[in-house]
Amino acid sequence: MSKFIKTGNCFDCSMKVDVFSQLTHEQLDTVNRHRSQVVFKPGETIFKTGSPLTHMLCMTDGLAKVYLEDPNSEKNILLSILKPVEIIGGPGFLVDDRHYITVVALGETTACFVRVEDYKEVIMNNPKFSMELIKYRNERIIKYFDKIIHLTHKQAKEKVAETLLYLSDDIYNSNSFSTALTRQDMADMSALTKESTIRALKELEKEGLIKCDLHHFEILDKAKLRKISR
Amino acid sequence: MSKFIKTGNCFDCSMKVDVFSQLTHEQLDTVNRHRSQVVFKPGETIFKTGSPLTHMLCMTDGLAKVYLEDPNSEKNILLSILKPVEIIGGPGFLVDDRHYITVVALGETTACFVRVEDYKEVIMNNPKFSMELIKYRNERIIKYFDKIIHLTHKQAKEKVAETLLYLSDDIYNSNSFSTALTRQDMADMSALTKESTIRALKELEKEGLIKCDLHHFEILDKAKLRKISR
DNA sequence: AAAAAATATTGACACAAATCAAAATAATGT
DNA sequence: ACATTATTTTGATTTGTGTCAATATTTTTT
Repeated sequence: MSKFIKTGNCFDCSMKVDVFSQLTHEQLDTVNRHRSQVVFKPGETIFKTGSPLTHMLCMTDGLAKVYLEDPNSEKNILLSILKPVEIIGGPGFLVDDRHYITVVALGETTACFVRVEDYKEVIMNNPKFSMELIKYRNERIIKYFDKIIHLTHKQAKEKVAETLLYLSDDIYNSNSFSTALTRQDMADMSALTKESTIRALKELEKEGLIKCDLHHFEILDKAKLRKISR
Repeated sequence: MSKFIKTGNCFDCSMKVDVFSQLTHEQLDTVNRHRSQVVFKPGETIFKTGSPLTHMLCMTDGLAKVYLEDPNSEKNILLSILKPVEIIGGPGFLVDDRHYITVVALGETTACFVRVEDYKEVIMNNPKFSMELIKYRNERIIKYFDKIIHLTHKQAKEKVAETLLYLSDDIYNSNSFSTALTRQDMADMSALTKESTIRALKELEKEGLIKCDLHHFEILDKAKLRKISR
């Protein structure tokens, strides 16, 4: 019987990620063959930009921050938050087998590592899986396009509004959420300084669109917030 | 015998794009089955954001501009220049079959359209092709990452330097090149206004790193230019 | 519980780039 | 060749955001 059934929480057929629904039991076995599960503490680095990409990762619990590192400055961009169940490999896969993102655990985070070779083997043997992977990749690209537009042509308040909507809609799925993200993290998500981020938050609060303290956020008028972020 | 051999310039095995080197003659026939070749005049729109994605495109001659359109403002981003031989589908493929980019011919541009269904058929039947596609997609993502970093955290002169290097290294393959791109185009590539772009160009010229008139550019000190763009 | 370190907040200021407006130049059409 | 239109360039001004510095608050450590 498949290992995945025993553990139940890694690369099994119930994953929300459509990608894996295409796999046969044998193929799941392949993927799970050299699998290792690791628990990361908050703040620990899971992947580091530049390091060799030997494994794909499948997050099963917790949250993780995905950073884009600028090698020539300290200004990083927080590209996205990963939540279970999500696979991360990064674009270095099949290119030069290096990481182009830095992934850091936000809370306590559990993840499984799958060998790149095993991953490749499945791609070679399952065209539907490849198809899903291409789809998955394309969905990401669409989000990056969105990100490029927002980060370049919007101003502070709009960018912070966008960040709040992302957290509310995509990550915490609630208009009221607590987060371990710092102000600096939120600044890195909006490509702003922490000072500008704080000022934008205050403005939004003054206008009655949100309510927030250090780690708790509440979106009071999502329609207006959406209009601002556009 | 394969149609592609007769025409010789579309989806044949000699394409620089590694992707197609994986195809058998039969598969090339599949791709070429309903192929149509079109010549676009300068300024004509090849793909428009939002329109249905029914065909993949393979550029065989000319140059084309790829825009990211912001639906809520007139500020577009010129994401990249396409040159032969390059396939474009866009990230809507396998997602919602809509275009997420607008492609406009820069000079007279020749391109072949291939039906999405035929493209899919080949993916399903040729895992090596899928693999190359994923690789190709990942290479793009890496470039987008680079773009995000540059457009968000660099200042005008650095961004314009980056744009010049892109044109010199990736598009015209020469330190001295003529281009049909306008100042507004170059501004859209750097996420700046045309005025700021012009001022940055003047600065670079005054510093002796480049020489330029309306449509001709000459890079005099590429090392320094690279240092500025970082 | 107190001390130390990290993070958040506020204010004053500087500066890069956008905006606006006007003039110069180039491209296009008749 | 001329008129018209579009594009480029320059200058003056405004504005948003970064920077810097000081203070307040929270979190961590001992």
